[in-house]
Amino acid sequence: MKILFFGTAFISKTYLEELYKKNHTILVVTVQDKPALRGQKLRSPAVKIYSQENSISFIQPERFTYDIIEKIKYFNADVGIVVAYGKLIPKIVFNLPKYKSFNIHFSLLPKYRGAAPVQCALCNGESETGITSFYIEEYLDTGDIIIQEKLNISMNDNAETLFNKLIPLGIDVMNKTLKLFQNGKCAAIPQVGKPSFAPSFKKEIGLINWNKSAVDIYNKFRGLYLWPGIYSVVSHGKFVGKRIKFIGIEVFDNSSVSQDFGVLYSIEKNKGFTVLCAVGKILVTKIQPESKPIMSAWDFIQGGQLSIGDCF
RNA sequence: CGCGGGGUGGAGUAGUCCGGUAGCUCGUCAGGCUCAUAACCUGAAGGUCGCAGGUUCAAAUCCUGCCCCCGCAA
Repeated sequence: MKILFFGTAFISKTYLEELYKKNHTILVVTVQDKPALRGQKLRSPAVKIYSQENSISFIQPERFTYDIIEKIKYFNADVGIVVAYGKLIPKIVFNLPKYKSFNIHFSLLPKYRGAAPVQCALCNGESETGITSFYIEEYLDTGDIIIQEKLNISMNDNAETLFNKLIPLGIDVMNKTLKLFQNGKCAAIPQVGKPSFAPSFKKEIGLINWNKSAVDIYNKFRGLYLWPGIYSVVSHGKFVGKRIKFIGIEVFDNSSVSQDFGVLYSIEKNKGFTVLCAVGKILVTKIQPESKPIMSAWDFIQGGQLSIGDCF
């Protein structure tokens, strides 16, 4: 088939790879290079890099101008596929392909519409999520559902492991959806139920609120595992004013209630340290102090920068 | 040339301002104690203080250049 592929993020690359290997004819649409990292160097979307490496034609429109639309028309696609494109696509564009366009979304729509469905599902402690393929509509993630498949979330899943489970499921759903189009019978049903939203977030979302339960904090940790991670700032103690990222944490106790949340409660030999939450305690096993590389919490404790009674 | 922090035995840190024996908490190894131990006691090994110059009687420390790591901001 001739496929118009919209994608940007690292995840999109896997999907593009799948389509490329299945010998579809592809025109990739991705976003422009952005300045990033220290030194303001331009960074290309992963999808663009893959396209270049495999000589797949691609365009990086800033906006869908007349010229761009003509170019897409000329490609004469059968269907459009959107995976983590990162921008809303104008109606005139997503309706260009013969069979219109569909999106692979990483949640059980209408739950978690938006940019960060996997992260939000984890942060909220959901026990299941899934993949939905649906027709692109004018508004964000509102279109009629083509295929929806469920997946259980385990307490040990974090954003990374859950993505690793969802990505292949999503590829499966994409292939099934394509097959429906190829067979010419693609029924879709409207979304039912109360929608919820998963907006993209800023780095500050990672600031830990200790006035929560250990389980809530652990869920946040799981959800923000890949980006931006969770952190806290030392408010009392030798390391005062410095930021610490928490790279590895566990629920240490989920029942005790405390008013002194945020206080470093105990040091667990060879493991790390525990911090009081409003309900329960978390065990911190791996951290990254400001200006320092990632290290085990126990190693850092040896340096004497943190001790019992310090608070965040 | 966006702002800032940092490189000290295997790990984490102190010391740097104000040059003068490289300290601390662990780990490792040996011995001891113990029914036993990741606990405790005793002892030991292990460092070109990121690299290269410079100043000095003397540099981890002061000056110059370079390499590498990281946080923030985008």
